[in-house]
Amino acid sequence: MAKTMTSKDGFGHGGTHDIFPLPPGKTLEICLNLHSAILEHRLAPGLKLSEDEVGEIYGASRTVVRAALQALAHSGLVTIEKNRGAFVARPGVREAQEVFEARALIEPRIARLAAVAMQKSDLRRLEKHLEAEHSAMASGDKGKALSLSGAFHIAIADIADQQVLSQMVRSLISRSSLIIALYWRRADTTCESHAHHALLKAFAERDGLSAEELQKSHIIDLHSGLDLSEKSKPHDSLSQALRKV
Amino acid sequence: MAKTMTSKDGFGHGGTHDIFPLPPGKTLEICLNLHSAILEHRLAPGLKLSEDEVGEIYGASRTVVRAALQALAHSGLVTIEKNRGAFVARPGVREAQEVFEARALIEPRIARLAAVAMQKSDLRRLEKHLEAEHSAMASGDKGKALSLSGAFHIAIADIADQQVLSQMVRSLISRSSLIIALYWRRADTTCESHAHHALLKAFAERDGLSAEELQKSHIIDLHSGLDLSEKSKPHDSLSQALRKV
DNA sequence: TGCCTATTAATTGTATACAATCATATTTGC
DNA sequence: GCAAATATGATTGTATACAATTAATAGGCA
Repeated sequence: MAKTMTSKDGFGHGGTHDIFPLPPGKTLEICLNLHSAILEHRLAPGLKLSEDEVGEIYGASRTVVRAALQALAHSGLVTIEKNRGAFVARPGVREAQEVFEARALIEPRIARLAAVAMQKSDLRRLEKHLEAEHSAMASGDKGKALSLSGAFHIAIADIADQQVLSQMVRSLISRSSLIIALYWRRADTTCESHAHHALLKAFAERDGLSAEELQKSHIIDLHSGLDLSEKSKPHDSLSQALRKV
Repeated sequence: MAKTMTSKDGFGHGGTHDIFPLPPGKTLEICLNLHSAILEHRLAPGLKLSEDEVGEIYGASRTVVRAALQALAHSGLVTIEKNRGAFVARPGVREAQEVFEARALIEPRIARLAAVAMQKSDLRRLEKHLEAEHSAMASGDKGKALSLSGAFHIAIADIADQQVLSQMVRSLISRSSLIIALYWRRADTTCESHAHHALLKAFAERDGLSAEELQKSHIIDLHSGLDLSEKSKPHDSLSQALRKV
């Protein structure tokens, strides 16, 4: 995987899975690993990410860890405070609202474009995504299910073949995964699957307008599923949560 | 300036001028300097940014230069190729179109929000921006004028007080400044001023819908002012263009 | 002469070492 | 006994040194 195509037309980010403007190999590995860990809620918001500690866990030097943390900071998943270090981002209620408003603005458009560009192989991929989502939820792994739910939205953005917007959506999804992990109040996450299924149907019929509308409703629904009043959340250990794969 | 408020609600980027999730002081300086240099077209797209060279110019170590270049890479202004180094980004025609489509999607919304949140002091600031634009164009400094024109759009985003969207707009403006510098075909840049003046009037009247519509037209107009067929552009020297202040 | 190969130079990737800053704990004065 | 000031420890910021990869040059062979 990870075909490091050097972008046929000047883009810095072309592939399917490179969330970051890829720094070299080992840095990217740490980035992706921390990325997953944060999105799957194995790393609690506000947790300190010591350079030495992370470096020791991955067997890497502080240099590369620093690069990874800075990249994550750019994606909004990590906050770096001068002379104090890096922490898992702890989005406030304001940021939460803004993120979902941005999603409500951007993603419907992307859904429409995706419906137009949709190929059979793309539909297959989306179906597989949904399956994975289901099985994750069936096995009770809520963090994984959440992460996969985000991956569904990202897959749509990739199909739309709009790399600039896609990049933005990626960042928004990452942040909103964190937000959902923090502020989600509903017990059922089944609505997700329903919405995604409806979306898939619209895609199969190449119905761009329906897809756009469905996506908008879906995101508004997600937004309304948040409880934006409290803030603090418990901490967690580090090396325990980061256990490789 | 540069009030390093540590974000009252978990944001990583709060202030008016911090384009980057600010790495420490000296890195930021290099970032901003290179940023300006690229936007004002003093550094040609495709130009190699050697770590040693840049470091020597700014009297900094490769470590901090690397951080700066990676930050710029994340903003889309610099491309980093593994084991080959960093180059000034050279956006292709495809990216150019996508960037302006994204702007046409996001900025009108922001204009509307800005119109609602607009204060007298904000209007003042926008007027000052316009003045600066005019004087720059009068003195024939096209690069500076272009940069200031972008700053106008960013100022609007700041007034709208939507930090997430604002961040996106910042990135888009940066990239589109680069794009305009590459693909602009019209001789006159006066239409910019006209559009900005009209926008200002709508803001003064708190007319959100007009502002939204004007902004949309403005961006579409800018897009139509691009010539998207050729690609290559001349190179430039380095230390000559980077001369501090 | 033209093309392929091997050596060399330069630049980036990575690790380590030192300096500066911040947090904590201890001590001293009231 | 409590508060303020100081000293100590840990962690980040920065610079430098070494290893690895790439690009270029020179040489040899058909």
